[in-house]
Amino acid sequence: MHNHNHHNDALYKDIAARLMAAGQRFTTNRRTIVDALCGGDRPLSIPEILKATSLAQSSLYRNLTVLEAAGVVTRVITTDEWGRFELSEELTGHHHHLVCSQCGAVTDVTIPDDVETDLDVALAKLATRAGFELSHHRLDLVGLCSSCQ
Amino acid sequence: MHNHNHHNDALYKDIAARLMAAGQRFTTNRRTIVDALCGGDRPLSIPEILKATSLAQSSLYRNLTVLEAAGVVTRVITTDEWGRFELSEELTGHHHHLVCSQCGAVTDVTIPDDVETDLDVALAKLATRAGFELSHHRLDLVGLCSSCQ
DNA sequence: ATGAGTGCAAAGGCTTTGCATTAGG
DNA sequence: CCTAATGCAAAGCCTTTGCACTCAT
Repeated sequence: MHNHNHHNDALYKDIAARLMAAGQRFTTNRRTIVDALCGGDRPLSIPEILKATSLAQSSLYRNLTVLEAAGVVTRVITTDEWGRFELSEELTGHHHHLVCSQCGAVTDVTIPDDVETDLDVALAKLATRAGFELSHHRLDLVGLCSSCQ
Repeated sequence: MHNHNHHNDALYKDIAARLMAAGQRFTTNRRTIVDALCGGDRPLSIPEILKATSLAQSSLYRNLTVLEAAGVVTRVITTDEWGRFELSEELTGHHHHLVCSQCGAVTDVTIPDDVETDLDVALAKLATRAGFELSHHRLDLVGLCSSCQ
């Protein structure tokens, strides 16, 4: 899904632009976080990012807040109590998650375009009827991952 | 969605059965929590439940854990940091949520049966292909509620 | 009587904040 | 130079736990 190599200039430019638009710099630490999130095909928890990067806790928290506000990073919901983070869908493309209800592991997946389209149409109608200004949807598959079955 | 009156015997019986199956009693406090969650058509946060019930914090937390384990209550994820709780879908029926990305408010909605069915079929295929044992799905509409637009 | 449930207060753990220092423009 | 960013440590806040008491069986 978002398996870029570590010198993806297009991605970096996009991120830098988003940060600048938010009045923020693309600092070394922020680049480090982005690289860590690019590394796998799944969202990472804060302990995982800390282990992978050796950033100061406070810097990680502060930068995740900035990156989230700038639309670079998204917080992912699981079944356990751990917040997990991934690059925003605007950078990596729309996708969904397989969430293991036992171990909390999360994996990225995409669903067929036609289903996605039908869903979008239905949700748009629904939102309009409810007086809700729809921005996007979240669709997660909850169950047991192969290791937990 | 789950706007039962406060003496819905069928619901109480169902809940009592689920609790008994989990080796738990249907105590006064648990009934109080269930009543609070029945009250509205939206999930409630812990502060909201506390305000509505005047339970001891520790009792609320402990009982929510029990009720969740017994399949009576479900934890709902929003965009803000607040955990919210509602009666389980097995009691109230399958539904989805309108989540306001600004104020965090959550409202229940249902989508048309045919869309839901198509979605189920697609997700089942997807899960199988990924070696994932699908239990259920979560679909949330994220955007701005009428008050925040 | 006996184990579950309750409430208060203390402990725990993740997250945020204060402040002095460092780095980037 | 000057402001944003960083790192360490302290403070905060939600959640969990310990313990004695109460309730229901």
